This record gives sequence, C-alpha cells and structure tokens, in this order.
Amino acid sequence: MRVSREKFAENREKILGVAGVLFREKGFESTGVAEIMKAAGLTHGGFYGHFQSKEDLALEVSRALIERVKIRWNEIITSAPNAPLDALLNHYLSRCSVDDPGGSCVFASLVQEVSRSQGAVRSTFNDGLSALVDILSEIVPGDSAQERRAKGFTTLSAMMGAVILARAVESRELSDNFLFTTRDALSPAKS
Amino acid sequence: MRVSREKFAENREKILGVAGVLFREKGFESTGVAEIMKAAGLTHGGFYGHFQSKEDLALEVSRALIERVKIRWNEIITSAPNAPLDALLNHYLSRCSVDDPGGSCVFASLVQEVSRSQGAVRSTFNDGLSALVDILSEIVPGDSAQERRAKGFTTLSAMMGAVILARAVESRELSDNFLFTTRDALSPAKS
DNA sequence: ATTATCTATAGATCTATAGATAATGC
DNA sequence: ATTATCTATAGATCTATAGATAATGC
Repeated sequence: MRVSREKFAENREKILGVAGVLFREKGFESTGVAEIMKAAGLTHGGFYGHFQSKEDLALEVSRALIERVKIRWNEIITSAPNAPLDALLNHYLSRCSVDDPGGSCVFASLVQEVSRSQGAVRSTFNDGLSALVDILSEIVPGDSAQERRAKGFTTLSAMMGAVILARAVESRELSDNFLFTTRDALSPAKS
Repeated sequence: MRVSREKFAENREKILGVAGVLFREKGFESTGVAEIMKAAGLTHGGFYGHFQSKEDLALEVSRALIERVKIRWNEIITSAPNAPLDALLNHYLSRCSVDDPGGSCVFASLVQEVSRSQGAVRSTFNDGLSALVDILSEIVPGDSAQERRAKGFTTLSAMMGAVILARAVESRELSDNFLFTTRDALSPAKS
C-alpha cells in the first residue's frame, strides 16, 4: 500500500521516535526491528524501505538523541544565567531522569553497551561525551581554565555515575541518596 | 564421556571463570552459552549438566564477582592503613581497570544491563552496591558519620562514572582525563 | 560429556499490491 | 482528466543463531 511522500516522512520520524524510546529503555540489542515497527504502527518488512539495517537506525537515533542532549543542556544553561550549573544539576540529577530512561539522556542508558561496540555509533557517543565536557567546563567554578576543564571531567563522571547507580539500585532510599547527595556535592554553593 | 567428581567440579569452576570474563567483556546478553562452553573447552550440551539455565549461571557468576570486589576492596584497605582511600582510588581508577573489563569490577561492566532487568541478579547487584557504599563510608574523610555516608555515595558515583566514561571514549587522552582527574579530585589530600 | 536435534526468534529479503506521483492528452 | 509509472507497504519467507532438550556413549 503506497503512502504519500508526506506520510512517508512522517512514518520515518515515527520510527525514529519510538526507536529512541525503546533503545533507551531496553538497550539496542534487546530491541527488535519488528518490535519497533509494531510500536510505530507499521509492519516489520516496511522497515527496510526506511533504513538499510538496524545498525543504520541505531546510528541515526544516536545522533539525534545526542544532539538533543546538547541542545537541552544549552537551553537550561541559557535560561539560568545566574546559576547555570545548579540548573543543570537539578535537571540531570532528578527522579525524572532516573525513572524515565526512555525519555532521558542517551548516555545514561547506553554508554556501557556502546563502549563494547566499535564503529560509527561509538564514535558518535565519543564526540557527544567530549562536547558535554566542553559545555560543563564553561559553567563550572574554578580559578583557571585548566581547573575548570578538570572539573568538567569530574563533574560529568559524577553526574553520569549517580544516575546510573540511582537506576541500578532497587530501594528508593538508596536511589535518592546517589542522586541528591551527588547533586548537592557538585553544586557550586558547596565547593 | 563420563568424568570424575573432581573433574566435574573443576569443569564447573572453569565454566564460571570463563563466563565471568566473557560476561564482563561482552555483557550477559551478547554472550552465548555455546560460546562460554567452547571457551571452557567443553561442548554446548554439557552446560545443562552444570546449570539449569543461562540465567542461573548469570546469577552464580554475579554473586561470585561481587563477592570478589568486596574482598578485593577490603584487602586493599587493610594493606594501606595510612591512606586506604588513596590506595583504593589508585586501584580502581587505573588504566588496568579501564583496559581489562573482563578482569575488573562487575559493576563497571554490567550495571546498566542489570538495571534493565528484574529478579535475582538485579537484587544481588543492589546489595553489592549498598555494600560498596558502606565500605567507602568508613575510609572517606568527613566530620560526622552522616557526612561520611554522604561521601560514600558521591565517591562511588564518581568512581563508577569515571571508569565507565573512560571506557566509552575512544581517545586515550580523554580516557585518561576521566580516570585521573576524578582520582585526584576524590583523593583526601585534595579535599 | 558429546552429539544431534528442537523450537523460538532475530535480522533481512522478496513479491504483490495499493495508491501516490508524473506524464500525457484534451 | 486519464494513463502510465513509481514506490512504500504488508505479509510471507529465508537464513542464522539462540537457549534448551533428548539420545547416545563411556
């Protein structure tokens, strides 16, 4: 059944959208093409009219989601010129981040899986992480540029680690501790 | 081919050993039972004489590897009574940790995958993480017990995040930055 | 413990068709 | 407006591989 050019583009976006959610929720490997297409309201076979392979989709989704993280971070920073780091920490180290992996940071969901891979997806993640360090380096406190850059690395490590561990743990109390203790420790008010 | 009781136990240990390495290197899901048995020098079918299922193996491996992390940490702490935290940081935040996932901390390899699961493996990871926070709380600086406990959470987040990101990134320079900048920042000498 | 086999499921390919688009004709 | 062409889709099918089981052998 043929579909209009417009509908075709719409279907493609739908596939990218649901894949983005499912990949972040369940990982690349545990998410099947058939499952993605079903969630998009389409049939399995139709997938290959839009993408060459699952890997191809994974790459496009990765690029889009990483771009989104960078944009979101910049929005938050710009909208809170007095306390940009606090604003970012409040956003990133939140229960919302932890409880909705399908709608949150790609890295917090997929870094480990991607680390074990090679190729375009891994490179995209690499560049994305580097960009996040750069963003953090500009809003983090510190007397010199080197100090601030160093703090960019440590801050990203702590943020990512906290969300990952807050998700790993089963009790709400432990989870909150990873999340909010780290958030408070990273806040410029503290240091 | 029947095998002695002793050899049977030996084979079982071999399976647990290679599975521990392969799981940490490639993740639970991407490691097949046939692959594990081949690495152990046995045939696929023989697996089910030792374990009920792959999930059963994953649980036993997880328990053993988590126990090993706790033991290792305690050894390091005991062997450096003057600077236990520095000793632990030097061990954990090292290139060796980053470059040999198959021989390093289970959590740094598998937390994300386990976070997406439910059941016994997840609970085991939960308890293990909680135990690591407890260990850290006793060697971390701080004026009160609460402060030290808080520092236990933040320290574990930063350690785990740094190793995970140091593995994710492709360039050695970025990787070293995550690793050593975080190590230095967490050192009691600094704070 | 080995070997062969079973069943389920994954990614990917193929064929026919619906129906949108482009070319043609009035 | 009609006709021809093009193409995205559905749905069946293919191939490979996974975990698991059964039969066999020592």
